[in-house]
Amino acid sequence: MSRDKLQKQETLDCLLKSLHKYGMRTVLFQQNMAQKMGVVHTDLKTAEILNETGPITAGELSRITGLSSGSVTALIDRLEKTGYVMREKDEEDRRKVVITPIQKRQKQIKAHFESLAEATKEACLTYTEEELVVILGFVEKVIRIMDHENEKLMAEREENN
Amino acid sequence: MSRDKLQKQETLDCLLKSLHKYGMRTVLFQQNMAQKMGVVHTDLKTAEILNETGPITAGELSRITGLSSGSVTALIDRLEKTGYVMREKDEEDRRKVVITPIQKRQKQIKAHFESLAEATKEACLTYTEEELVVILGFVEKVIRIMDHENEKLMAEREENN
DNA sequence: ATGATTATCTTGATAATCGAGATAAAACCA
DNA sequence: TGGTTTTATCTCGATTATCAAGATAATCAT
Repeated sequence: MSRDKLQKQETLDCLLKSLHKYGMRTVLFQQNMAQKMGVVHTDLKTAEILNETGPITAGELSRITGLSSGSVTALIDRLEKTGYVMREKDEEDRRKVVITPIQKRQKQIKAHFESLAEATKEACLTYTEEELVVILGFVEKVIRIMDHENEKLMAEREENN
Repeated sequence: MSRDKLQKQETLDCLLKSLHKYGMRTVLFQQNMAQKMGVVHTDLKTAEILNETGPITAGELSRITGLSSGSVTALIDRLEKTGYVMREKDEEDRRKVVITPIQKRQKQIKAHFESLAEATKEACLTYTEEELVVILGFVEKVIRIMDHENEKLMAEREENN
């Protein structure tokens, strides 16, 4: 391999390791944040999912979180009691229960992430717009990869049932 | 604000949102992976922590994971029984218990992340070395930010005890 | 030395999760 | 249409991760 290629290879290895480290910190952060908010890890995770997906059914939530249907029922009970979500019967298919996130609470959650967001924004200021575009493109790429990997894992899980 | 600045601002907002989305997927991935490996979320998280820190005491583990000392005892019991770690008395301070990860198991864990690592590596090939360096620098920067935020959250937690 | 502190473990209680069965709505189909 | 099957959620009893408080044992400080 040429010297340049070797160099690139090394950068790449380093990047993979760093992404892994970043992932671990993200998991810890989420755990810490849930604790600070006085909810279980699962509940914050669910609120975050709903924040991105918008209203979804209990079944979809079960698939995404990997929880049993019984656990999802309990989970929704908790979130409903604490005002994070609303249960609604799906008018199209009345077996289904649609879980709708409640805006007010979503904003409260977002507020908890403000410090992290600010610090990150601050760090971005040192970059040129071109660099930011490269970084953004990369993040979007790894998001798609993650989606694919998660999809695979969810499918595997369903096979074993 | 100038037109260029506006553009940059927009990219930045987009990046922040994407990072948040990436974070959620990371949490889900870790959860899915733990399930696939047949361990609880906490156990995989702990193994990952140990993989990065190397041997640490039960107390440090308690601080990092946010678990009570009792839970950490149970956690280590589980990990020891399944061969992920070893308990050793610290020779310097014999109250302490040092938790040492077991290499063989760590490799098995790493193997589970192989698919993700490969896909990510693949995605990186489209970038020049210069771009990779920029991305790597960014990831390292957000790692430091995460460390700082986590440190803050852990400190807060300790105050309330 | 002795009292205070620190690190981990033990124990009983709580609550999140599971798994299997119940219920009810929708889809299928003869 | 009526009856069977499938699907979506819920219920309930059992399991287990977690907590909180107290026990134990080693270290530190005076």
